Amino acid sequence: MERTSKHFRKRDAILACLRSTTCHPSADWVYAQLKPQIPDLSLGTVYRNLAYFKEQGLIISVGTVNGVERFDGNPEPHVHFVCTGCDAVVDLPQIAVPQELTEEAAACAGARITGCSLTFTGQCGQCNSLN
Amino acid sequence: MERTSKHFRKRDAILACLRSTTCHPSADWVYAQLKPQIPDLSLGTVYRNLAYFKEQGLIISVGTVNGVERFDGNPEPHVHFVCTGCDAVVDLPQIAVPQELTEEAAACAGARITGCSLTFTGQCGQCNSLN
DNA sequence: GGTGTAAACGATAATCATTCGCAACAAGGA
DNA sequence: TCCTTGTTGCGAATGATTATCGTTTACACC
Repeated sequence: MERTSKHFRKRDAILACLRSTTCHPSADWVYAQLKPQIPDLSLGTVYRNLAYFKEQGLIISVGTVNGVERFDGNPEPHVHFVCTGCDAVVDLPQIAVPQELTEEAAACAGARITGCSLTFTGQCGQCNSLN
Repeated sequence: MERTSKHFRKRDAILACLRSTTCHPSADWVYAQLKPQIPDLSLGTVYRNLAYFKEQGLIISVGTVNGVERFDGNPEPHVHFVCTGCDAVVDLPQIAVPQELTEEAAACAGARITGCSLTFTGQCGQCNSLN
């Protein structure tokens, strides 16, 4: 089946939405974002497709912030900062987990390591100046 | 007030339970663990006290694994490994996040960084040999 | 001892993110 | 046309977590 067919429009829109933002959205955010353009979109479809994409390795989960799961359209492992004030999640592309740390971890845990997530938490500049 | 009083026995038991295990338990696990010794313990009390300890900085959250939050009685930031097969969470005390990475992150994010969590995921030795 | 206050608790109801069940529908092939 | 397969909307169900409320406890003061 062709990917541009009407049949896949919603699935494609959800992935495109994730890829076109840097805000590491929740399912609800994606739904709210797309609903105006796709009025008959259902929240269940968003959840369904996010789970599908995650399983396919097309997106990753950044973990849950305040009880809601946040996603990232960039499946490459990279470093995040989470603000405890405004729940913003931002990439820190300049920083990487050293390869030797991962190898050391695999050795210590006696495990096959397939993923790694480094997340810093704190107050972003804006929240920090508000308090 | 004395900490050994009957009034605080449950709160103390919950903290002691967290500190005496290396399994990074969920609220439910703590409840199931203590219930036989403290038959009139309520799950709400476990949740309440875990939130209280977290707020006090006595424990930390390791994040949610399969939809349930996992806790760690050791509040010092350290590295974890999470098995995607059996949901086990183990410490990797031999590994640490380099201090300069944290400083770099603070500079990149323009934020005040108060916490940091490095988590490796994969298959533990046991799950790996089973598949 | 009696009393007031504040904190902790048990039980249960409520909340809320997420998942499930099912019928409807589109697309492609026989 | 009929059949199969995959996607979807809707709404109900699930399950972890939180809030509520009445009760109990400890402690301080009288």
